[in-house]
Amino acid sequence: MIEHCIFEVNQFRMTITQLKYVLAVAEHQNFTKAAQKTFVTQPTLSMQIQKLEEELDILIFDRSKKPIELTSVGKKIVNQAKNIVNESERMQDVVDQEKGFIGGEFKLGIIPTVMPTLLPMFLKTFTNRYPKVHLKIEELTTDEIIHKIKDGHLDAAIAATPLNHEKIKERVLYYEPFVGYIPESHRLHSKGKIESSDLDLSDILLLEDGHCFRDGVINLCKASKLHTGDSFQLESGSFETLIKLSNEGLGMTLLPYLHTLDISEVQKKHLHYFTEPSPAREVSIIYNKSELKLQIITALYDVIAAVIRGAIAFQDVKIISPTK
Amino acid sequence: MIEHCIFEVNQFRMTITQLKYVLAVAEHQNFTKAAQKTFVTQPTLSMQIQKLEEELDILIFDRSKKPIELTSVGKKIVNQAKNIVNESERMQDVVDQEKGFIGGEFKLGIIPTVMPTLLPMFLKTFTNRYPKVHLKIEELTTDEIIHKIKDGHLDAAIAATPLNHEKIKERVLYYEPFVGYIPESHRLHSKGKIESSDLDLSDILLLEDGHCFRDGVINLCKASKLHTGDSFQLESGSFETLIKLSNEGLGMTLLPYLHTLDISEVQKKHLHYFTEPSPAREVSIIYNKSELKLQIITALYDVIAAVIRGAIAFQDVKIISPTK
DNA sequence: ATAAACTATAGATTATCTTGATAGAACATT
DNA sequence: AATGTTCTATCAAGATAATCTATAGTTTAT
Repeated sequence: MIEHCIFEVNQFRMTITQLKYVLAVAEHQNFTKAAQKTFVTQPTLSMQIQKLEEELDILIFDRSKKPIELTSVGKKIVNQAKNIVNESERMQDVVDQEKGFIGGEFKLGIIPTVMPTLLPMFLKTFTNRYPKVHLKIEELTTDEIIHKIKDGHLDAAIAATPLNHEKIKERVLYYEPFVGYIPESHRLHSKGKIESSDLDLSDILLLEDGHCFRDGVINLCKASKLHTGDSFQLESGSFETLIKLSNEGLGMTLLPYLHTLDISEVQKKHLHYFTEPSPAREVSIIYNKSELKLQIITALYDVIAAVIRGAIAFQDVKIISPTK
Repeated sequence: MIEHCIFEVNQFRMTITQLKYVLAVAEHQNFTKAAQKTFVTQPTLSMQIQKLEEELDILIFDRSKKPIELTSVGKKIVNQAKNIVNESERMQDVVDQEKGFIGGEFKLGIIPTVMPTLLPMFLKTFTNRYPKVHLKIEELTTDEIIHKIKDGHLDAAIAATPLNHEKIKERVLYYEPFVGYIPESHRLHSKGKIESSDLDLSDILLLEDGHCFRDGVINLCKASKLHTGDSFQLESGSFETLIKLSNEGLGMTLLPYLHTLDISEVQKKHLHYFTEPSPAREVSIIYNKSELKLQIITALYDVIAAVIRGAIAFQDVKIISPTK
């Protein structure tokens, strides 16, 4: 008997799993690596992605290119897939929120100039109060943080703001004033409080390139006076080193306020605060606008804001942009 | 050998299908009916929904209530499920848009006072230009339309606006003036153009309750003078009947402009336009803010706006609200 | 008390996903 | 041009999961 079947009905239906596979391949531009990351074998990815492509009747990947590339439709598919996967991840949030449950894995990025001072201040309190949250903390530069927040590899981060990034939300934690560290040999040594117009980039020791605190200092100097060329004398990766270099008479340096709480009594004598409004950096918790795991973000915000309230009590500050 | 397994890994993963099942049951408050609508058996729904509830570790439905009810978490789950399902439906849109393909099933609602005049004006043009769109047109009241657009049973609708509904977007198609139909026996018969202040609800024949055109007329009269009580003389479901009743000397009536193009030459002699700015209703294509199938909505808008441009050429109108 | 309406459960069946093995294509190196 | 390397596609078998039919168990209505 001959079977008549004019329109074959699409029996398959796109699944969230397929979309996750697509995102993994799109990210790694490589089926094999994506397979490892998603804990399945490469044939699984090949077949499921082919199935999805067949269902939508388009090609998502251009496999002729090496490494593999997204087709133009593919890019839009990936965007939409991100939306769907994001919304589906948020289902757990909805349930957690209703249960009052705050827990699960949470990936937090912190910039290097904040990490060593801020982390010890809130970590213990936070893990005590929210023992079910499994924090994974990573020290990252602002650029790395922005990328990782955008593609979901970080749930949130602590960085200097404003960043003016469309896809990223910012919630200000505190304003951290800049403090001058001026050795005895320096021209400003005898001055009490300093002003930004006193600064000259040519005798300020800076962090290495890549630190946004460095950019902040440069912006501060540029805003007040023309700097004398781009040839900085000495740069280092840590404030400890900067202080030592400074003590050697190689120039003054600027420290973020919280860092000044950690230095020795002898060194504290070299600190010179700015006249108000003191230049300061704005430090915020930032996260993807999709607001995944917002409960944990809010919990972090609350804990950090509380510990900071006791540590920083400056009245009037002038925010310095952290970007180049 | 004893196997140690402290944390059992969630092997199941929420699927879009499960979410669709949840939405169906939430809508029908009944597993059996929802099963029919989703073309599966009732045990399938029972099991899949149980599986999802187990995965999320909550109850979505309170099965002790008859008919079945959503739990408080359930309501939020349903909201989020709608987001996810909506986003997933839009994947096809993304592909269609890229292909330049305009087609598929499209459910359009039209209010009764627009349907008979507007539909013939654009339907042929539209189906010729977009033969792959399978239009399913339904005549519905404004209230029905609003509900069905909200829960996705309509892709778009044509209705009198503004509706001021948060979840509904409006794109104005045209402004349709009100036209007086005044029989010889009526006090305004000898007047040429009429004004809204001439109107008195007590001698105007109205459509039955439920038509927004009726509400528009009432608003128009209320705006200009106190009406003489709520006891309307005669009401009917169609303009044809109103015209006949009017000819019998039972009062004047108001017609939407497009309707006046269809009546006989004899009857046209009884038409009295308003002095400008003529009262008018705003007619729009309205759709869910999620903007599913936006290509087809835009196609409809373009076709209708084009045919209307040749039919209505009033300069100055005053929009009358279509709601009570 | 009994029927009607509805959901849950069980076992069988079917459909789908995943895997390991391997073939085949593209590229780089010699 | 031959060879090795790297990567994706294909295949068939096996593992999972979804769905179905039949039926049991509830609750509600009469």
